[in-house]
Amino acid sequence: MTKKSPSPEAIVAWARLMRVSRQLVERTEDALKANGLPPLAWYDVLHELAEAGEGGLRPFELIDRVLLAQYGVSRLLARLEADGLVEKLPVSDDGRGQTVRITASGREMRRRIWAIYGASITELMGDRLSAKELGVLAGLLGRLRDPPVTD
Amino acid sequence: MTKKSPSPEAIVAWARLMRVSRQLVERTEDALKANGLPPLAWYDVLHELAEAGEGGLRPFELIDRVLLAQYGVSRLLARLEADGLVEKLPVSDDGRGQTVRITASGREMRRRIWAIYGASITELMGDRLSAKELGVLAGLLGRLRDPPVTD
DNA sequence: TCCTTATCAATGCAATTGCATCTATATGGA
DNA sequence: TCCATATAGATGCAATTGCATTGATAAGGA
Repeated sequence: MTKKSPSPEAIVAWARLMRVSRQLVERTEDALKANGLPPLAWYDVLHELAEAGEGGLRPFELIDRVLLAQYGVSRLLARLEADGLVEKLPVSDDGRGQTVRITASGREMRRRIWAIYGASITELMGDRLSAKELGVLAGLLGRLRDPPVTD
Repeated sequence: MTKKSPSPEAIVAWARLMRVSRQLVERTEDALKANGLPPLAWYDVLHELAEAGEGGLRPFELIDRVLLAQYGVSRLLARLEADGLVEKLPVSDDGRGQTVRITASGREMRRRIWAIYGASITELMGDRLSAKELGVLAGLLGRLRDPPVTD
């Protein structure tokens, strides 16, 4: 039960991770705003729905994919629908649910966001580390993924 | 002006960074909440003020250190003050500003948060990577810091 | 000195988020 | 079939955040 206090190396790595990730997000969000585009979360959802294809996705399937709370997904989808970027279809075998599908304008919006988002990734990551370094970074980050639930 | 689209390696590293950092923050915030403690941002400010010592800090000095907007700092300090964790002192040579200093309860709160926060860092980072790997990670992340302003 | 501009910090208002709860349908057992 | 429980999704309300602006003092030049 008693947790060891973190090593200096862990603290430094943690601090860098917190700071850098926030800076990168902020920079990217600023770039999107500057181009009159919606936040990154919109891209995440549109991306998942585009990948999912014509079958679409159920809202609950988006929760883990975009790391949003249930009500967050519910309201984000409402905004996307209001903007005509997605459409909700009743699903035959479950009267509680619906299927969400990306529309043509949704795909178009996704492309427009990617033009800026992709450029941001290039500028902030791709141009700063070599392919090999990016691989090492991704590998190390992968080891931190999906922390198992501690009960 | 035309930005190259990102390499697959950059995209993977970016995606991992975005996802992992959010998961780690979420996990840590959850642990704090579960222990009836305030959010990480409170710790950040209390930590900076503790480091600053008796002289305290001006609010504008906190802006870059904790990566918060000016109004974010203003309101967070108001909450901290309301909880008696910091105190605001007029500053003699600048009638516009104030100096913010951590109080005894502020230091105590910082300790209580660290007990949980530190344990979280150990569990989520320290226990998952070796000291050498943590060093490599910190080094790579350091290369992504403080992206120069593109004008 | 006077005036213009810059800086520090706070705040009104709208949008978003978090929390708890609610409605509706589904599922599984008695 | 009926009921208790579980799951899908939405929403009321409070707290927080973002944006734009304001009030107040400072700084610097004419």
